[in-house]
Amino acid sequence: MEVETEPDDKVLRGFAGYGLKRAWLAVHSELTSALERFDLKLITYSALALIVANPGLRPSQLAELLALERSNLVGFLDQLEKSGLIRRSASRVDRRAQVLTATDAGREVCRKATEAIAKSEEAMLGQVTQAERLVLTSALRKIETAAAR
Amino acid sequence: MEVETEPDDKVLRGFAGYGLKRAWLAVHSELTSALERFDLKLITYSALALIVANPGLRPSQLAELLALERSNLVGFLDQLEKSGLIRRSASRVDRRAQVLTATDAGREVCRKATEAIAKSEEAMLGQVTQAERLVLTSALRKIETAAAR
DNA sequence: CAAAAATAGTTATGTAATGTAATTAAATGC
DNA sequence: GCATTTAATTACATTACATAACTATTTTTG
Repeated sequence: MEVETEPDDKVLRGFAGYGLKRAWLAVHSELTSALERFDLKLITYSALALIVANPGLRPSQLAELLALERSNLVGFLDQLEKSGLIRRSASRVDRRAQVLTATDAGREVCRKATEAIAKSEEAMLGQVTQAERLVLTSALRKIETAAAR
Repeated sequence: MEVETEPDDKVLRGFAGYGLKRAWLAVHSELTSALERFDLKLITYSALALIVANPGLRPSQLAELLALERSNLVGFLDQLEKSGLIRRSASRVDRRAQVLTATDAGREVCRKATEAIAKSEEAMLGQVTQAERLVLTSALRKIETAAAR
């Protein structure tokens, strides 16, 4: 028993999870490259974008939005703060809490990085029609909801 | 400046990559649970399924199919072999190469695990119509191809 | 055909994302 | 007031994944 015909992964292609993983892996790698020149990772970009869009956000809210543990967020906020893109200040209504705001530099970097991401996405979605994109987005959302049950 | 209205991730939802990551994370967690009772991880299940479907596969071919480095495959094959689900034998046409085959137990576990996965997938895709699933699959494929360029 | 290059499997090592548990300080709920 | 909860943090473990290097072969090529 040796190599027969060309081996293939047809058996797995029937599963949405398999296609999902492979697509995500490729997209992750592509977007990571796109963000390299801004010294951002996908996760730090996401955090920055949410802080820019929601000024005054608290770390726990951000963790909730990004579906990650608060403890994992700490390091990423450290990076963004060290880079001068965001500020952590003390909340005046809850002395346990912090308040996150983007700096001018942060907003500027966010704008440019968003542009770069949009460009990359356009390249990756080039063969996907507008109608298909809508189906894709809504299907992903449904799957996320159902899987998280 | 404090918490205004409800914070949201609308700015990121516009990106396919964001939805992709969130869906994949949720699906990964769900499928991992589904495979727990078989003592399989997603990656070892995938490898097993491909070996069952392609008897005589070589590790390098498997790595190629699964889009992972050969070096990373070694440990996973160790696990499958130690569990008695696959066998590594010497190739008779290339003394550097190995030949992978599933054992009877391996095929049986694969069958049951595939059933479990299919059930989980059905639950996660419940709200997604058949037509939408086709669009989803083909869109993911296109994205994967374009992103990997 | 002999030397050089490529390939198969492996080992070692590093990085990054993610999860869990425990800590400290402050707020909230009987 | 005291027990519980919450916010941010630290420390630690796990896992996926990449890279480089090594040994044994096979293939190429000059």
